[in-house]
Amino acid sequence: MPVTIYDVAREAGVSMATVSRVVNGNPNVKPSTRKKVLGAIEQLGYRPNAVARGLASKRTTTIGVVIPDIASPFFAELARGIDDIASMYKYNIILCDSDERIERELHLTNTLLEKQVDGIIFMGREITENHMQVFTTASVPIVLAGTKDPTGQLPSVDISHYEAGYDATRFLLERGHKRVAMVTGPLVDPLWGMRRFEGYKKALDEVGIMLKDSYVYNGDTHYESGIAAVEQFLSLVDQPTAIFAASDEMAVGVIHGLQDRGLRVPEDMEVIGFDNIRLAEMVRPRLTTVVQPMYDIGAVAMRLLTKYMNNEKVDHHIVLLPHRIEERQSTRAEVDHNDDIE
Amino acid sequence: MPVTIYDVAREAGVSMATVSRVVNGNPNVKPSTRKKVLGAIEQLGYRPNAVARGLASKRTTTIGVVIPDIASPFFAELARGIDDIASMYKYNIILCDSDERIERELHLTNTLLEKQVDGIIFMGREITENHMQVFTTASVPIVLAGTKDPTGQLPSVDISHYEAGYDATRFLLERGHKRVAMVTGPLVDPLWGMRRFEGYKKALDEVGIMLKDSYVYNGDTHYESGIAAVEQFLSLVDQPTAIFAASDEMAVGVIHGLQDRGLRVPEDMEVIGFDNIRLAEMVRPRLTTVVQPMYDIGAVAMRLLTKYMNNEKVDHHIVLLPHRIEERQSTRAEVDHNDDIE
DNA sequence: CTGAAAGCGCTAACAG
DNA sequence: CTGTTAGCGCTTTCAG
Repeated sequence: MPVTIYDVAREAGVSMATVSRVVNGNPNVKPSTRKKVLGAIEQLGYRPNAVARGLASKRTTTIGVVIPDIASPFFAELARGIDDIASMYKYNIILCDSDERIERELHLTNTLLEKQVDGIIFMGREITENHMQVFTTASVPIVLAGTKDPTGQLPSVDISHYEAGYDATRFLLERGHKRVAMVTGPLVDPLWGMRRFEGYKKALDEVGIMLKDSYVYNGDTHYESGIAAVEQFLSLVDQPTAIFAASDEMAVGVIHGLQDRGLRVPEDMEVIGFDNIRLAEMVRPRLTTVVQPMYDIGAVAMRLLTKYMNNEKVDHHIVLLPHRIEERQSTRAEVDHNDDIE
Repeated sequence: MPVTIYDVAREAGVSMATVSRVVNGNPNVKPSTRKKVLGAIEQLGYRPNAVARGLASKRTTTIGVVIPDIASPFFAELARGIDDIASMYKYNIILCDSDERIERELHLTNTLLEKQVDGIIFMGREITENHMQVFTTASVPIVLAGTKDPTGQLPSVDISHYEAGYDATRFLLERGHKRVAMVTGPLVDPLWGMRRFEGYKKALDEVGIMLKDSYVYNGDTHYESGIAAVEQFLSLVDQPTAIFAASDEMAVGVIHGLQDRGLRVPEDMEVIGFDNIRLAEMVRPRLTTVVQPMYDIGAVAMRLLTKYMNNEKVDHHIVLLPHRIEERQSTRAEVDHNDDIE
């Protein structure tokens, strides 16, 4: 039989209310009795029951996290950001893999709510009406991380996929390329797929280049897609001279696909990726890529959640973190056109 | 105010006990009243409070997982195995990053115990006396995954690091190499570091090759270590002709370090890694490596934990999963010496 | 500064 | 098949 607060009270010769006070660091306890209680706790090996506390206080100091796949480097890094900030604020995390299946996402969210989590961080590709419906029945705050809801009602932390897609394409265009191909993510995915692709189109459009369907390969974000994309691009008469892949894994697949066919990167083909997972530095040539602050997205989302949980005022419920391009060796060093003469 | 079981009871015109029964799928309820209750639940939008249930039933259907770093591909894969089996058995997971800091590991374990988890899966590099002490105060089962305690008392699921280290070295030796170097993990780590290294020594010893200190580089499991190791090995007069790295990341670092110096793999140097994380296939040449069944270690550990939680009989509390070598292109295809003539 | 007492929402005997 | 009745272990007024 585990020792309870009542046992400690008896041992220390005080009431359970007093024990509760010292356990919770309430200052209204005379030092001498505090010491007595602490002694009893130590002696009995008392360990507070957080479930009972949760029931009585209606706070569990636990938050729920719904994640597509913890084995994905991208999401794992996000999760790390969440966990670090959570532990800083003394929260624990219930982690649930959704496999990106909507009905599972909804089910998990409900389970989390049943477990009385104090808040939820939700990661997923797409936010549907069904999601909104479940989310609104929640009595605790929910923030989206690495995604955003179409209606803009929910708090969220993400980057601008559109801008990022635009910038990556623009980066290639500014190097003089006229034939820029793209390996997209699944287009059913509104942000990672569609928005990045729209950014690509915008950039092309802006310089008056017509979108060519054969320059677009619809990938699934994984390595093999990159290799497959190369197959398609190299079969064309007017092969592209630069490729923008919507994920680093695909970009590395592209590089290897190219190298397997005897082409050199960046000499024969320039390649830019997206995300900046660690893999980007573990390939030759090292990958130039759009840096997404994955860890920060998680960390900021968690921080935002704490604000909601503490009823603090928040200025912007939708936060877009900055992205940038990290130039490495899969693209050529740009010639500096603006040498000032000294 | 959230709706409680009591509200449902009133709405349905039954007692809360009956509501509890239908919620918990107890068969002893007349279909007609079950329907009534279900209707009330639906109408009121009732959502059972798992915390209250946990307090009353002394089971939380939640388990705790202590992990060194969820952003590590190796542990993330393990975590995935755990989560999949856990969700199959209707358990949720409280995930805690320990950063491999012992005092944090102990603290987290205690927190998990306070939260009344039904069991714990512990991942870490080393199990000390302090660990054992905390573990024994737990009234719920604890199983180790990807590690093993020195005394062999705790249930655990892992591979034989010694055998694996031996096999990898032997693999190289059998290809005729006399100068085989090793990039180890931290030797303070008894399993990943020391045991694999001991396997290496054993294999050398067996064929009468003297261990050379300069052929051993003490890495930290990460990519950069591999590159640094190459520096050391290539500075020697009698350079090694094959390298065994105790992690895939280091092995890929080795490959790139070699390539950066103009050497070819496997022509000039053969390389074998350890783990078989996805990266092993995303490098050129693809990495030959010791396959560790990461997902399975997690899955089996979780399965084992369910047995303990249900008081089922378990035959072996220490399970060693098989490892094997996956030959890819970082080692030469072996000549077949045993061609039978037909 | 400390104690008494009333729940938190649910499960689990125990009756009936 | 269904209702009654105790708690589960702790927090939280409210008195004193």
